[in-house]
Amino acid sequence: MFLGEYEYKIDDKGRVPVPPKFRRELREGLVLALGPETCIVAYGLAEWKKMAETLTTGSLAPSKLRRLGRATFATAYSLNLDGQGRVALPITLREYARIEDELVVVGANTCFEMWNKELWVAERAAALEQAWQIIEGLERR
Amino acid sequence: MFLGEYEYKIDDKGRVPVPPKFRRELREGLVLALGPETCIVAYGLAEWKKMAETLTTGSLAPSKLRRLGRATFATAYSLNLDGQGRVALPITLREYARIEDELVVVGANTCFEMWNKELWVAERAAALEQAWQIIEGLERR
DNA sequence: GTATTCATATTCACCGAGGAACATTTACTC
DNA sequence: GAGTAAATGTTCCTCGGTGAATATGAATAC
Repeated sequence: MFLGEYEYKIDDKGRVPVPPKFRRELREGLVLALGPETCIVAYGLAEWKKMAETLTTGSLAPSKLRRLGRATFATAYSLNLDGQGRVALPITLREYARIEDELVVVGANTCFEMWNKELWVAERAAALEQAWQIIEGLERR
Repeated sequence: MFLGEYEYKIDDKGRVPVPPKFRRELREGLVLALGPETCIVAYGLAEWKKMAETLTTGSLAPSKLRRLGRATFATAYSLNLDGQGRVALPITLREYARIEDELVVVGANTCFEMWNKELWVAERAAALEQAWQIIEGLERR
């Protein structure tokens, strides 16, 4: 269960600390993938395998399924934490998420995300805004 | 589990390095076959046997099955990694996939693919494009 | 039948990059 | 203020990619 926001710097070798509370769940390794927004998504190994399973057993046409698989698996990386609880971000993912030197690690329950700080601030505001609207909508019933 | 993209050169003997993280799963050997697109597909031996099993136990008419078998098995090659973790690409497969000197090795979860670099760049873009569309489709519900 | 050449396959050697460990400093807690 | 834990910085060394060299075998010529 990944919760909370954590701000970190990237060192010159491209390594990022993983929040200490997240580390236990990542003992077996983690998978970094392209996020649906401009961010990196990180899964614990077990969670990722579940994901992959559901994806490949979907009811898509084979050719579409192959392409979806390529988009998913070719852009993902299986990694491990180092002794200090850091993970090295592949350059391709960094560029995709526009992460330079500062980033925010964001819990998302079953996975967590890594954001460029400015982008995250905007996304966070938008997300909260939308959340309040949804709650209001529920209360109006 | 094969993930990620890796770029390599082919040496003058037609050998390609296999990504180190892939090698463990290929100890027993690997099978190279024609890809569904313009690429080479590589399976670990165990995975290939599973594939072949499902193919031959399908509910096709015997004559069609024979031809499918020919197409599949005649064009496939069972190979081993050399001491340095390289594999020698058969010329027929190289020509089929239009691989000259640069190529990209691409993880596809249960197997991996080898692409001509330019072709892969295009395919990658198309695959991502399609993936975003699928996700959008899901979100519109 | 022997020798030579070509082709293929296997092994060796170098250099650079990546990974793992070590070390330091900062922040927080008791 | 001391102790602990985490963030940050650095070094070292192994591993892997690339090019070259050596062996093995087949084919042809003499």
